[in-house]
Amino acid sequence: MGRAPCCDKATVKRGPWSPEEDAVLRSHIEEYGTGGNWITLPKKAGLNRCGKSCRLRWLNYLRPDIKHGGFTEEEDNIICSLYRKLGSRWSVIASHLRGRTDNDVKNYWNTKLKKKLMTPTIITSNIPSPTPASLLPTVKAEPYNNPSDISRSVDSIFALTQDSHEFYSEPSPLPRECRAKETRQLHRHSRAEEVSATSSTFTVDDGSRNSYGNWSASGAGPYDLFLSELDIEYLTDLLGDDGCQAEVPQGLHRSVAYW
DNA sequence: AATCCCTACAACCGCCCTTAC
DNA sequence: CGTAAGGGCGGTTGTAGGGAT
Repeated sequence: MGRAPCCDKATVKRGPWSPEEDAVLRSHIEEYGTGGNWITLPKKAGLNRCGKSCRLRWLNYLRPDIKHGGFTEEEDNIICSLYRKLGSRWSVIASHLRGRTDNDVKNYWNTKLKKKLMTPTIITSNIPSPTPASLLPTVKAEPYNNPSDISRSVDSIFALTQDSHEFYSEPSPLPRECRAKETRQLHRHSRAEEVSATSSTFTVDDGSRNSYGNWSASGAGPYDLFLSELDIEYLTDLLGDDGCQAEVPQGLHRSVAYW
């Protein structure tokens, strides 16, 4: 047995809301509140609308504290960051943005951000570091010896980003400390597949417990690495919040390390 | 000027979760 | 404890408006 519909779809009005309907709904809620029951609200307010439609109209459009359009770069970054961690949990993402609704964030993602981030970009310069150089861990570099090592190293980066996609597709229920451990284990796994490319990697050494290989650039010239911005974001997130940038070691044109 | 195409976003649909009884 | 109803949410659709042809 299916559930009873919340309203009679044949008789209630559907489609775009008129300014008059908006005014009726707004004034009713401002005067009486929602009454804790959206299903009965339209009848009380004198609207020939489904209760769910009223709820959506109020929450996504009529609420006084709503912002529409004009997403800032900071908001873009927050959305991207949370999407990587949480996936399409728009209501949670929207809760981190003052005045934004889940519908707004979802629409913005689907129409603009997704396309923007999926557009491949050519990386020809160092990735900006959010961490001051003085706070970066020590980086020791090992020059690569064989050009073929580069492609293998690049492959390993793609493998890493691929892993991280899967890793974040299911948000971890564990607290952050435990997730960091999970991440390290995942990275260690990926690192094992990268062993054959050791000569094209360098070591990131934070002076205590952690050492990681990463990728490097060609000694013969800049190596244009095709990655979407999203992949870079994933990689950054996978390897840690304190993304740090290594100095370009001798014999290497560019190298970036994250921890 | 007319038509087509694309983009943005409002609104709906349907499912799942929560809660009251 | 089971069931029904309401709320919440993500996915999808419809459509208006603007730009391109």
